[in-house]
Amino acid sequence: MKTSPRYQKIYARVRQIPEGQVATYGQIANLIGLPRGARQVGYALNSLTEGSDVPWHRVVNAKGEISLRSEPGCETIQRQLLEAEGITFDVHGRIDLEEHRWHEGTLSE
DNA sequence: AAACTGACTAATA
DNA sequence: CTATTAGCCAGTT
Repeated sequence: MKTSPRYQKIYARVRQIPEGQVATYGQIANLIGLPRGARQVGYALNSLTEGSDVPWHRVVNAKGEISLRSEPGCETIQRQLLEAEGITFDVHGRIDLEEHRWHEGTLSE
């Protein structure tokens, strides 16, 4: 499967997300140079495979909710993974973006 | 090549 | 809060 440069850029950003933090599609898109390409971020993640080094479970939508694939149950898996990393959900099943929102300048670079 | 679809976001009403 | 519109890129038909 040929991965386009933009996809690689998306994967690179998502890989940089540390544990206990999450990023939104729009945020990732903005960082890589696609201010309105949030869709492409989700599409890129959808194209991912189990062997990828990309923590796609740390990427959520603008509401802090989990976006799922075409398959049921993925939401549960993703939520459990996030909880295991220290992410907390509210009664609506949403993440506290104010608490867990990733600041791209918190790591190297 | 054209049209359609898809893990989305933001603005407006 | 919901509904609608427009924008983005890549892959499939």
